[in-house]
Amino acid sequence: MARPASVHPTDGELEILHVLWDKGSTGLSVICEALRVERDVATTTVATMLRIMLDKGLVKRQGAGRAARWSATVTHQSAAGGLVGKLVDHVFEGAADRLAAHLVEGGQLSRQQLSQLRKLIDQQSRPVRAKKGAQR
Amino acid sequence: MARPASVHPTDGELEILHVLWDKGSTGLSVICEALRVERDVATTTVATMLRIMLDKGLVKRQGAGRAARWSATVTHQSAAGGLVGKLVDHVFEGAADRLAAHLVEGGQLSRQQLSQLRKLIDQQSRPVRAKKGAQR
DNA sequence: GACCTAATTCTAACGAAATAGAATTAGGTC
DNA sequence: GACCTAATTCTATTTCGTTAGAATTAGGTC
Repeated sequence: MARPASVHPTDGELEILHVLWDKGSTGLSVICEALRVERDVATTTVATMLRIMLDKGLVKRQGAGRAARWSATVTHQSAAGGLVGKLVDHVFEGAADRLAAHLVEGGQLSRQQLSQLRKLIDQQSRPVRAKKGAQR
Repeated sequence: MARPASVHPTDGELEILHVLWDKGSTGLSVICEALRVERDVATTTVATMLRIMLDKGLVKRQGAGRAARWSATVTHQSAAGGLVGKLVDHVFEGAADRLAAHLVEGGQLSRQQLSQLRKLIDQQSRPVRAKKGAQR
C-alpha cells in the first residue's frame, strides 16, 4: 500500500557513491570528511546509509572494523544509465530523443559544448568506420 | 530530521500531470479512467493526490463539486526542466553536456534521431541568423 | 593487557509518499 | 424536494528516506 523501495540510488546514496567513484576504496572517516565539505552529517548517519547500500548491493566492504574499506559496486555509467532511463520513462514517455532535444533547445549548453556534441554524434552515426585504436 | 518535501513533482504526481497535459482541463473521473489504463487506483487516492498537488501549486481547480475541472498550472517544459536540472546536478555534477554525451554515447538513439539532433544543434549554434518568422 | 578510539550495530524518531475506507458535500434529475 | 451519485474531505495505515544517539565491537598503542 505504501511506496515501494526504489531500485535506483536515492539522492543521499548518490552523494556517497560520488565520493567512492572519486576516491575508490576508502574508509568511513574519509567518506564522512568528503561529505562534510558540502554539509554537516554525523558519522553514524553515514554508517547507517552504507549499511543500507550494502543491503541494496550498491557498495561492498572489504575487511572489518577500523581497517574496513568501502567501495562502489556500481559504476557511474550504470547508475547514471538507470536514473536517466527512469527520467526518460517518467517525464518524456520513454523517448530518449525528446530529452536530448530538451537539452539542446533549453540553451543550457555553450556553443563549444554544442559543437563538441555534434562531433560525438558524427562519431556515433558512423559506427562502421572503426575509430583508430578502438576495437569492435 | 526527516526528508524534506521535494520541490519537484513525484512520480505519482507526474502520472497525473501527464493526463492533464494530455487532456487539458478535465474532471476527476476522467483522470481516474486515464490512470487506470496503466494500473489500478482508487478514486479517493487520486482525489488525495490532487489535493496535495493543489497545496503544492502544481494544479488548479475551477468550479466545485461534480462540475469541478482540474488542470495543470505547470507546463511540461518547466516540470521537465526542473527534473532534468536535478538529475544533472545530482548525477552529472551540474554538467548538462555530460548528460547529453551520455545520451548520444549510450546508443539509445536511432540513426534518424541522431541526425535530427544534429540539425537541432546546427539551428541552436547559429542564433545570430534569425529563423524566418522567429522574433529576437 | 589496559586503554583509546574508529567503526559498527541497534534502536528510534519523524516527515514524505502512496494508498484507500468512511463520512460528508453538492450537482442533477424526476 | 427527495434521491442518486460524483466529488471531496477526513482519517488512517504502511513503508521509504533521512537522521542520529546509545551501545557494542575491534584495531592499534604504550
